[in-house]
Amino acid sequence: MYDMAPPRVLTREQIAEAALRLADQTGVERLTMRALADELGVGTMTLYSYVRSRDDLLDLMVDTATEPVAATPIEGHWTEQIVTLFSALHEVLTKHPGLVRARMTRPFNSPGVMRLAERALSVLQAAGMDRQEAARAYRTLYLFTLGCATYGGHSDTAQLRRDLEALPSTDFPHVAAHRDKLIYTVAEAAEFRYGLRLLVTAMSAYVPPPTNRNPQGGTHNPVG
Amino acid sequence: MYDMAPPRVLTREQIAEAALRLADQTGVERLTMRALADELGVGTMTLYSYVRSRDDLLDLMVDTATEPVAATPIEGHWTEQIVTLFSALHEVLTKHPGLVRARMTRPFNSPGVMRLAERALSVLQAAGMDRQEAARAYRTLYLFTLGCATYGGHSDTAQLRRDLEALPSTDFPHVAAHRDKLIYTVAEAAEFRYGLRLLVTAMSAYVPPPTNRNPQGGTHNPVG
DNA sequence: ACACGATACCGTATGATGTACGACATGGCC
DNA sequence: GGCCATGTCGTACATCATACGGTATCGTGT
Repeated sequence: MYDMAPPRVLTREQIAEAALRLADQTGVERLTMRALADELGVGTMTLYSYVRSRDDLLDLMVDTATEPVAATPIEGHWTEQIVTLFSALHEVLTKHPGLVRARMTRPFNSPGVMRLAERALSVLQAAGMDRQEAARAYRTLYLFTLGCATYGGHSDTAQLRRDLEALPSTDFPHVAAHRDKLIYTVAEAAEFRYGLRLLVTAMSAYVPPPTNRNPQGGTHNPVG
Repeated sequence: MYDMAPPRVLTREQIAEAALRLADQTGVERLTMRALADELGVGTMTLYSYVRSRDDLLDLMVDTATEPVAATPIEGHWTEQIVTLFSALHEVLTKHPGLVRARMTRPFNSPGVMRLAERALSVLQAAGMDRQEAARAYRTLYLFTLGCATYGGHSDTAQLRRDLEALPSTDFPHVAAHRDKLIYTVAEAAEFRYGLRLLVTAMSAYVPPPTNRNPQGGTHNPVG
């Protein structure tokens, strides 16, 4: 058996980190295989021994970025646990603005997200939901989180403002009156949490004891 | 003044319709300027007398697709009106699967969406919300709708199923148990409505008469 | 009737991209 | 020392959006 060869000069982790850094700095649209290879000091085609394709690279980036979500500690009432979990996902996704957009072509099955699903489903069932309800609730929370992370921030606030100001106030009186509040900026995370709390509040109606309250870690059981 | 010229052989409307048709048939990734021009029987560059760029074409497609939303009739309790409005948006967006994804790079300021914003804000304020609350509620509903439309359906259900089945049941017992329910297929619209109703139900707590109910057109006032 | 010139159409060219192909280098094993 | 699997990467190619400039068309002014 002749199975040894020259040592690998990179790791997938290094590639993922460099790709995330580059994407954050210059935008995902500027993240080309050539640019990334240059950044790493290797030839373009070398990257293809680590990732199958550019899509695979984006997968790897999502995996790396969402990985810390799985480690988020949760405690308190189940509603609080849910808010904490999805806030962690939201935070991680908004930290790399272009990533969600670039990757949205495919469903998100990254390990980090799957771990999140596992924990969220566990919490929801422990809170008293049956399978059908828990799955539906999870998907709703998940889609809301992705929607906020994807569309919540405006890449070009000035452009949005110009667009809104261009609308005739006579035809759009309410939009004109709300203009400033429709431009979502620093309040992004706060507004996300507002919606999240609305959802879990409404979902509380689906669990057996409608006004149940025990103020510390009542219903959580670990995953295993 | 010599300002006449050969008649235009196309209209923006024809281009938008052909582009939507092509995108629906072959996927947005196959919607190239060449392919669209061939479909319309003109040279590639001719398209550039009607649209500034490919991005502009996508804008035009979104505008065309979302235009009918503005005409959706709404009636009944304000919660019903809100559900109807955003369901119309959701329906129109999911009718052209790849479009939302392709266009999500920029914020959605299409006329149809702005008309929707106008009507939704009107309904929310008429229901008793103040400006701050109405704007926040609108944005939440809007982001939820976009999230569902963007990520709700899975382009490749078989692939998702394979991914889910590949997960070790020991590490992901809840995901494994919920597997079928996590694959969102025909129930997409129903699940969206479930989330929408959760949101408006929870929002009801923010309007003055908490259990107000008048069963026909109580609080809606027209836009103008 | 006829020339003018503004405008629409489109053939061609350019530069960027992802990636296939195959040459070359490396280093452990016979 | 020769062998060959493996990792690296220069080059080449197909495909894309789109800039440029030539050509065709037609209402207008004479």
